[in-house]
Amino acid sequence: MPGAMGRPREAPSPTGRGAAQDILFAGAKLFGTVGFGGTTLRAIAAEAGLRQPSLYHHFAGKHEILLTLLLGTVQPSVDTATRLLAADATPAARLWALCASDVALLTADPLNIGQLYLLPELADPRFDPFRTARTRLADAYESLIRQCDPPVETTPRQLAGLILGVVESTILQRRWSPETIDAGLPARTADAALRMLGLTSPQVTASRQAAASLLS
Amino acid sequence: MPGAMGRPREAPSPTGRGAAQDILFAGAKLFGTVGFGGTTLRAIAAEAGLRQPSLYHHFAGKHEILLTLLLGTVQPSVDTATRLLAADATPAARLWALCASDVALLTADPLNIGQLYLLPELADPRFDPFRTARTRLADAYESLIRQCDPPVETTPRQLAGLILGVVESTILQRRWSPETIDAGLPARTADAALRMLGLTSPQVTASRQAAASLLS
DNA sequence: ATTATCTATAGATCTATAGATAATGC
DNA sequence: ATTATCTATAGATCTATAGATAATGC
Repeated sequence: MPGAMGRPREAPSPTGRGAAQDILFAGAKLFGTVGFGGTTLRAIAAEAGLRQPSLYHHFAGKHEILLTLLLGTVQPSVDTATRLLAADATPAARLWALCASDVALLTADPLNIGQLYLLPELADPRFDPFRTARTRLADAYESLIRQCDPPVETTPRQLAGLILGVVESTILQRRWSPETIDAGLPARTADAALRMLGLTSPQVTASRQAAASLLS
Repeated sequence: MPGAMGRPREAPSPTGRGAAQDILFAGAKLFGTVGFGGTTLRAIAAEAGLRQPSLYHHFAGKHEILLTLLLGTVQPSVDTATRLLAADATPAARLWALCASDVALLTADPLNIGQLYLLPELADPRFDPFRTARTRLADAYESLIRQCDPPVETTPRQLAGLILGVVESTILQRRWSPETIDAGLPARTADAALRMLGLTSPQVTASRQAAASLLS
C-alpha cells in the first residue's frame, strides 16, 4: 500500500492488499478450478478487478503467477522441515511434527492452494525452481524416516513416497470429501504415517506427545 | 478394424487399433502432460495422425474424450472392488487385495493415466459420471475398512480418505520419483494401508498371504 | 448408399505490444 | 518524472460447421 501511485483502478482491490495480491489470489482460485491451461489472463484480470494488460506490470505472464504461488506455498513447509531436522527430539517425534505441520498448512487456506501441486503443467521446465524446493522437502522426510530405523525390506526413499502421499492426500480429501476435514486431521494423518513405518501404538502416542512442544 | 470404411487417412494409425483408440491414446498423453485446458483438439489430432475436424466423427468434443478415458480407467477398479466386497476371506485380506490391485492398475499403463484423476477440471459437472463411479469405489474401501474393526477414535470415512490417499499417491510417485516404482510397490502400499488401520505385523503378513488367492 | 476422412473457413477467442491517461513525487 | 493503470488492437490461435472426397457395402 505505498500511498496509491499511478493511474487509479477502475474497480477496487478485491483483497484490499494491492494489485499483486489480487492477481495471485485470482490465479490460485482459477488454476485450482479450471486448471492452468484453462485459465486465461483475461479471466485472472477480471477476477482481480483489473484489465488484462495491467497484469504485465506485475508478472511476466501466467507462468510467473503460478510459480510465485507455488514457491510461496512450499516455502513454509521447507522452513519447518529444516527447523525440525535440527530440532532436539526423537526422529519419530520430529517426523510426526513435520507430517502434522504440513497437513495443517494444506488445510489452513480457504482456496485449497495445495491443488496447484497436482497440476500436470508443473512438468514444464519453467517450474523447476518449485520442483527443486519440493525435492528438498522430500529429502527431509527421507532423512527423518531413515533415522527412525524403518523395516529393512523397504527403502527410506520408498517410505518417503508413501508418507508424502498420505500427507498430500489431504489435497484430494479436501476436493472429493471435504466433510472428512476437521481440526483433528493433522494428528490423524501423522499417526497414520508413523504406523506405516511399523511403530506400535504406544510408540505413536509417545511421538505425538513429544511433537506437541515442537510445534508451538 | 472393420475392413477400412470411409475415405483413407492421410497418416497411418499410431496405435494400429483404429481412430477412436488413436484419439484416446493421444488425449491421455496430452492431458497428462500439458493438462486438459492446455490441450487443443488440433494437438490431439496431430498426435493421433488425423486432421482436427475428423475428431468430431468419434467424439463430441474434448470433454467426451476425457470422460471416456476416466470411465475406462476407473471401471476395472470398481469391478474388482465389487468382486472383493463379496469374496470369501477376512476383511483385512480383501482390503489388502483391493489396495494392491488398485496400485497395480495405476502402475501398469505406460502413460500414468491415473494422472487424469488429479485434473482440477474434473469439478465440471460434465464429469459427474466419473465422480459417481469414484464415489462407489470410495464406498467399497469404507465398507471393507468398517469390517476391519478399526480404532474408534477415527471414523471409517476418514480412514478411507487416508487409505485411498496412499493408494493414489502412486500417481504422484510415478510423476515425481519414478525410481521408487517397482514390482513390489502394490504389496508395500497394501501393507502400509493395513498398518495405518493399526494392524500388527503378523496380522498384515497373514492378510497379505490370504490376499494372494483373491488376486489370481 | 453409407462411412470416415479430408479441405476450407467463419467467428470467437486470447496474448502481447503500443501508446494514452491520471495519479503521486520532487 | 515516475508509476500504475487504462484503451485499442495486430497477429495468432482454436472450435465447430459446411461441404467435398475416396473408400466399402449392397
